Amino acid sequence: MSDTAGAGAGRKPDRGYHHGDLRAELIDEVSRLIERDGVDKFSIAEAARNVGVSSGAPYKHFQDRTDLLVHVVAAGVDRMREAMAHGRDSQPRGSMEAVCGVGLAYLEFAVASPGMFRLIFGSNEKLSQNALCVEAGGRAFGVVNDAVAAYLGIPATHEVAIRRAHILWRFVHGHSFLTLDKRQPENAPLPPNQELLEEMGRGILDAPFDRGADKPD
Amino acid sequence: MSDTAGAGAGRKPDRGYHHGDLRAELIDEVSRLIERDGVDKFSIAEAARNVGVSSGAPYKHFQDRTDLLVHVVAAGVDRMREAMAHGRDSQPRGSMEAVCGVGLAYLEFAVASPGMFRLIFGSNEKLSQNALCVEAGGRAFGVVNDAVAAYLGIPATHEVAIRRAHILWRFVHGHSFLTLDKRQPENAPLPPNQELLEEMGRGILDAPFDRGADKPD
DNA sequence: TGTACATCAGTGAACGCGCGTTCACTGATGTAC
DNA sequence: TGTACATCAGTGAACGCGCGTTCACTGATGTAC
Repeated sequence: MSDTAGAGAGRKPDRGYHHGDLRAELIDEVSRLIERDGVDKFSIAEAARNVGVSSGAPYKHFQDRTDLLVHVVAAGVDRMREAMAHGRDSQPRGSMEAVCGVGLAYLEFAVASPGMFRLIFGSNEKLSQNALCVEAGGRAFGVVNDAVAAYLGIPATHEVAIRRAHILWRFVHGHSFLTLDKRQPENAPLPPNQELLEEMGRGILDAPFDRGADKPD
Repeated sequence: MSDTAGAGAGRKPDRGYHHGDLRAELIDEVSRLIERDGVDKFSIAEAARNVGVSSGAPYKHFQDRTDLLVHVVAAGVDRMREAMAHGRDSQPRGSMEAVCGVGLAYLEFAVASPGMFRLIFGSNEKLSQNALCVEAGGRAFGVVNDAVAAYLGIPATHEVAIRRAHILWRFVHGHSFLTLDKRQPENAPLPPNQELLEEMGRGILDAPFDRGADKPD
């Protein structure tokens, strides 16, 4: 949670009439409430209250509830992308470790911020079709795509890189979802995440393909 | 939607004072509304209205909203399990086709009933921890577990069968979710589902393991 | 340095809304005799 | 075959609730002169 509020020590007490950066603080606070209550339970009214502002104030910064949510989602996806990029960049470029680093960061984000994760992949079409959110999502996928392409030693635009990145994503996505739903096998624990990801990574990425043409897989 | 209403031709008009099977019809109607509106938007009041009954009537059959949802989810998971079992049983027992049949049925269920799918794997802990729902979920996983064990030629209780079934599930789950979110690679289409599932199925299930002991993977 | 003014972020009261749930009631049904 | 009665599914009016959103307003701030 970035603290963009003014110079004062506390939060509520001294603040004066103007807020400092109400817009950013609302986005942070709503993100927090979504973790606590879920997307469909949090209320703008409470977010405003918690930030020390009247219930009408948010409408000076956001058109309506959906508009607020759009910016919350975009910010969330951006945080996720940063985490993924960090997971990739803390390992040697082009290595399987870098690929797994992205996956692990994805999983960790889901587990640490299940409310946001569910919001991002939720059913609200007003959000998922919004240009801001679509672009943020594209940038996040770009990180997977890049790590996979580097591992395969081909350009990120190569069909095979895109396709295999998507397939890997599908596994990590399902694994993340079921992990945060606490659906684990009874009496037959899965291997540690690092190991599981690496195994699947090799399974999916190490198949031979035609490096020349942009065609087959 | 099962039609358990009485003998009459129409629905609303002739019905008299008693309903026939309000309980079952409410579960059906709520399932429908969840597809239309999502879990957090549908209202009991509207379900009652649509079924031609007063807003208080549902409380003669369900303690409260959560209790109603529990039964809706359990019914949904059971439908899903039936579809999966059908996908398995329409192929030779022990074949890879049978394993894929389960996965395809899972995917098709998700795409055909996204509202229910999201509800089942949603964040409501009152539901996901409810005994009725947990049991229904266990039975559904049993179908995957069984198909995998049959393919591997080992008992369903074998650690390896359980573990690999879970891993396969994770992929299919992620694939289902991203498919219904319409997240498909641009300009690099994935192979058809049947093919994709089979490829992943072989990748995950064909690795050698010690058939004797109940230990390694 | 001082003043007039435009700008606009935040106020706080008000609105209409539909919901979940309750409750005393009524009408239909089955059964015991 | 008829009657008395228990049961309980469904009624419909009412409740309190908190929400999203609007609106005329007020106070703080920056700037032009």
